[in-house]
Amino acid sequence: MADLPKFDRMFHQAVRTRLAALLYREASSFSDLKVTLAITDGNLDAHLRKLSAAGYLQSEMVVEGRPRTVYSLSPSGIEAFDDYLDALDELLELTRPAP
Amino acid sequence: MADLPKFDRMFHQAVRTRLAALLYREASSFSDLKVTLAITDGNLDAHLRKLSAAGYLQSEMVVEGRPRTVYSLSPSGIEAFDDYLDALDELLELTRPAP
DNA sequence: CACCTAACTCTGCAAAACAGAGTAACATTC
DNA sequence: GAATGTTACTCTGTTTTGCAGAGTTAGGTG
Repeated sequence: MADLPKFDRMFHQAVRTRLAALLYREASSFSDLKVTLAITDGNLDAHLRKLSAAGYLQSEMVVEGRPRTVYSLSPSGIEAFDDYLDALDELLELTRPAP
Repeated sequence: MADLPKFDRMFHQAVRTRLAALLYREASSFSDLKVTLAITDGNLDAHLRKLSAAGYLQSEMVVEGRPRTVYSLSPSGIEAFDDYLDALDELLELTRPAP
């Protein structure tokens, strides 16, 4: 049996997997993320900080009316999440070999 | 966009995903798991207990020579892990739609 | 201006993950 | 067969992570 893949702990966490998947597809604001993920402010903040500390996050201040920050994955975040998805793919292939 | 899947925290954890994947394929002893996963005794013990507490684990005493326990997923463990793999599949499909 | 809400941020607690020391049972060596 | 070693766990304490809610600041609204 081929080796089991390892999983990047930054992404292999219930909330952050979903968070990263959202940002992987499109940049979003704090409140959009909060609503979609259905988590508390503090929790979302903590996860954003964690991604940020890893250099996986970018943010841009938008100043139309009320200022807000729009978050997205940084290039290295995209790359890392891609690698993570590859690992998931491998896992599926190993546990459920395609015909 | 279709809803993002949710992930069973019992399996969505770096060590336990790998542990469950191993047991999903074949029953194994404590030391085999320990070597394959390359983790400490205490850590493996904790994860086995956790799976056990969720009713996802079965164990059988084998008494050839030195007694040892052989661990495997219980029927409900198999079912739950299958569901988890389905969720991963959905995630991949959402983030990397097939052509 | 007074009040309201959105968009965060800060602090503390609870749970999870982890390491390493401890223990019991068998196996091995002399 | 006693001493020593090894396997197969188990127990305890520490570190890290996850989470909630209260606090803050800036802008919008009547």
